[in-house]
Amino acid sequence: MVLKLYNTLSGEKEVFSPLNDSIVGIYSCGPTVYDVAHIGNLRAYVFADVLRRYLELKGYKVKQVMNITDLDDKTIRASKEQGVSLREYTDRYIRFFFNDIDLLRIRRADVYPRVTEHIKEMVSMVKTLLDKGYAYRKDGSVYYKIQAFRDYGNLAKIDLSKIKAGITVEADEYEKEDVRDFALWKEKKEGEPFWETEIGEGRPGWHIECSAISTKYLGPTVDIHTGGVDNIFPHHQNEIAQSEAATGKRFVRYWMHCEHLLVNNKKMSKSLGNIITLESIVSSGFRADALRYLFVSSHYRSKLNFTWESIRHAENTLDRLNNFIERLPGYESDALDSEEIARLIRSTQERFEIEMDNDLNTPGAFAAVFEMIGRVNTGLDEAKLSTQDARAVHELMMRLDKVLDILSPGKKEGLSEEIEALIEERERARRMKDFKKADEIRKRLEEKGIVLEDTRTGVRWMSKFIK
RNA sequence: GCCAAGGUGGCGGAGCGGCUACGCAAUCGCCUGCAGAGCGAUUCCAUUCCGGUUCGAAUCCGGACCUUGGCUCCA
Repeated sequence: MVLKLYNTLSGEKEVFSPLNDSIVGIYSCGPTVYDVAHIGNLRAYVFADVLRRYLELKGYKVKQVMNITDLDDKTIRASKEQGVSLREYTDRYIRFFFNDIDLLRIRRADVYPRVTEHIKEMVSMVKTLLDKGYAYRKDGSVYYKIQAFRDYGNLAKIDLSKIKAGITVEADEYEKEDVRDFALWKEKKEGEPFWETEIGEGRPGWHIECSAISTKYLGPTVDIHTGGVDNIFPHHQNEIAQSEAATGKRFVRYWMHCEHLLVNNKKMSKSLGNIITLESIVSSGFRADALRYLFVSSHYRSKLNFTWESIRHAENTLDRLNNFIERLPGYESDALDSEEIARLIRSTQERFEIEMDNDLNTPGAFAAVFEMIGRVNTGLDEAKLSTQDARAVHELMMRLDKVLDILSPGKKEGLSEEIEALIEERERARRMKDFKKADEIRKRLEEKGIVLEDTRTGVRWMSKFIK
């Protein structure tokens, strides 16, 4: 089966084949650590995570790099306002960032290079651009001359002649030859951090960081570059201009962009005051995995409208999924292995892959999973599955969850003897039809955080905190 | 204004020329000592509108209307 991915550059789904058979390079635009991430930022990271996990399921080895922007106007301004060093300030938000992605079960990238630790690489690229005539100096700053790069605008599909100076582009405090040119290097300013380098004293512009870091860790050509749609212009467009001018090679083979997350049908923005963070969701009593489920269950190229109702629904669905996998391991039956179940497992797995191969169509993949769940549940209710069938279904769910990572199977170990004894006692009481006593024990267990469920094949328990 | 994506049932959200997507919610029923979970049924022709192509269109073509976003160092 062939994986097809939508490439922003061509505007089409393309068959994915990596540059190098043994390893796929992914560069993901990471956070600017001037504030906590909002859930729109996080959506883009979950998307990159699912992409990476799916490539791994397909048997690829992946090397993923995510930059951390710890040097820009906003981090500088904010750290100054708080009277702490830039390092101290950004360290704090980097910790928040890792906390968020851990809660969302986003697997760690292989490296998280910080901008402040890669000034040398950026300077070297700026120098190359100067030498090759793609950049010019103006006072102490260096600008990229976009007229010199023939394909400028190809990614964003922007026609430069339509951008009029002074109307759509704000006049900058820096002097440029052409208002559309962008800064590669900014001259040292009073009170701002700066580096002494061979191209002068100052700090790098925003766009050069990704070009330089990507090249350093993944070489001149990377297979996949991910980010949010807002990065398309100008950021990614500028990256292409910088990298391709500097190396003379194609920079990115597949550009993948995650769509916006809307809140009540509006883009999140500080001015609208509708910023939602993971912290606010968790403190409202929702589980972080519900947000992951919400993201994963919608397609990354569709706008996703976040509402509090949608997160509640996501949590309900997640409960259903968890209930399903919970009932499988303890299931036992004398029934013979069913050929029908074996077929169902094969077709579900196949359909999952067909959907995912189609530009990561996660909603379609979920449909396949839910259809299987419905049928297996019926079989379990009627005890038509063999013990082995149930194990096999469980195995499949776990395998698919390596990509989705939304399930929370309850911990099977860790039941104290006291609790086991209580469960046992209640079972005895039930058999004796002493329901008053049984209910009493059930209530006591619930106070201890253990929820019981009586099923056809015996009692089942789960932790209240997981549920 | 220019560019891009999109308009599908109560809500979310697939489908890329023919077959009930799927999920959530609601109602009823089955099961159950109870609860929970699960199962089944139902929620009238769900596909923005108008033309066209076709034996057949949510799906292709043309047009209209609407939404969201980009064109400002926002994922």
